[in-house]
Amino acid sequence: MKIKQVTPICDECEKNIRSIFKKLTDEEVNELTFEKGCAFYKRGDIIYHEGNRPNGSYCISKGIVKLFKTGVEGKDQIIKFAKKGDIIGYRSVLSGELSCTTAKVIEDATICFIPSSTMISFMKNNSDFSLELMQIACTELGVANSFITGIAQKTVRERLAEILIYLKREFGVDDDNVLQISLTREEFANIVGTATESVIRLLSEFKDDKYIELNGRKIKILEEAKLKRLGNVFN
Amino acid sequence: MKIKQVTPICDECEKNIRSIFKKLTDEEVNELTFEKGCAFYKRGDIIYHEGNRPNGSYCISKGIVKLFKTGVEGKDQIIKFAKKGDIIGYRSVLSGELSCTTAKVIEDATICFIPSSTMISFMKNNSDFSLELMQIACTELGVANSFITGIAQKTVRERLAEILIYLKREFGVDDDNVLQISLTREEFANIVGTATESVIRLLSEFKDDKYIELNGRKIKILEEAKLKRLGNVFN
DNA sequence: CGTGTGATTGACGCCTGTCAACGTCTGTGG
DNA sequence: CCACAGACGTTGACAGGCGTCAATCACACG
Repeated sequence: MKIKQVTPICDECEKNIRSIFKKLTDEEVNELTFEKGCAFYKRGDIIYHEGNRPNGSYCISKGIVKLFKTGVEGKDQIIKFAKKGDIIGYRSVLSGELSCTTAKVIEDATICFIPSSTMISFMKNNSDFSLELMQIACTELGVANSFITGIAQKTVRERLAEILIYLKREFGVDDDNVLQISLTREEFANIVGTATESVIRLLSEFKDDKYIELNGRKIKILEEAKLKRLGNVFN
Repeated sequence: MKIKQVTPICDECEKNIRSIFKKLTDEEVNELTFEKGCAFYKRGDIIYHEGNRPNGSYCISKGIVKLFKTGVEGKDQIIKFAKKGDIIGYRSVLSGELSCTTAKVIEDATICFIPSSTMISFMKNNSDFSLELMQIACTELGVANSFITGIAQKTVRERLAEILIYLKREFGVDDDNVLQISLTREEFANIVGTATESVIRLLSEFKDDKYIELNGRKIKILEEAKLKRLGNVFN
């Protein structure tokens, strides 16, 4: 599963504006470089599994990962996507609980592993880092709250439109306005919380309405403004 | 709205096992006592409002508060309840964002106000406090993730059963097995994400099935085990 | 006693989940 | 090179859960 390739240097990651490690001292970065592990994952690989006790967090250097919970009927609910610069798995490390989600690669990834002890040591000794991580957690909490409200109040159609906008914003589009991220219909269903068939039908409707163009998993955004209105997205 | 009564002493609050301030030094507790404000609120009072910039957090000494977001149609979605020992409003203070929820009193409350600067100062200077708050945020994040999954996958009936179990666990029942917390039908609807009428009908069904007894807002739990099974609650 | 808020009930219909059948594509093994 | 399995996508039929609208009742409060 894991393939050996070039290990990224924390120093370089540090330059990445989105990385949380920008608050570490040089000495701490060295410590991190020494302590961390690094691995290469392919689509479908699992980084950690819901219900297991974590022994560290992961920092994504490249690729895309989905975090999901498995419900009672075995149906997955995607909670969030993580990409370059994001850190995942810190929640259970810091709350002292079991992992509440499974992390699965959906686009080949390079991911560094940071042991819990290192993470906690940084938090204890570097208040800037601590505040930074706190900010990340709190922002994530705000996103989760919006997610709850949306899923509770909007129709499936509205949520699907919203997700298309979200994916464009988060992962971008190519020259031809096609979403960069490629998801199966089932994955779409697992984000908006509906059945695969409903996603297929609604995407078809969006296509008929000329909001999007479909070509397999490639989705081209034609009418972003109309999708925003439909999904009640205001910015 | 705010009524003067006896101001609680932080020293005493500190003894409360659930308070996050247990990690503060004596000196810091004194500082907190000096810096904090305290006020008494009645049912319906608003502590802070969604979309405003917060200038501090609140620690609940007594009473119950609901945190909710207002959706596009003006429909509220209750995100969580806070009670004695809980701290609210820290999210936006630490993420540097606007408040993402409104906090409204549903049971007369005594609440202390902690300025942002005090909060952040504690976080910078006391890593135990910092870790403690981090843990709270991370636990809350886990709860939010479960909430998302439940609301996305379970039926309204299942969610309503689940909420009854949750309310019993969180706020307890009196000698007669009646839920201590008293909510309107609309508030129930705003938790499970449905229409008020649906809540009324389903509660009636639960009553017909002898799972509960209804007497206005008093809800008596008769068959906790069956409600758990119905709501897919496993512990 | 009028007013307002909350609770209840009924009618109605659409959105959406489920089931089933079928098409498409890819990779694998013979 | 072909057959086959398996994953994914698509479409149709169908029912029922649940939202919406409207009317009525119960109760508290000024």
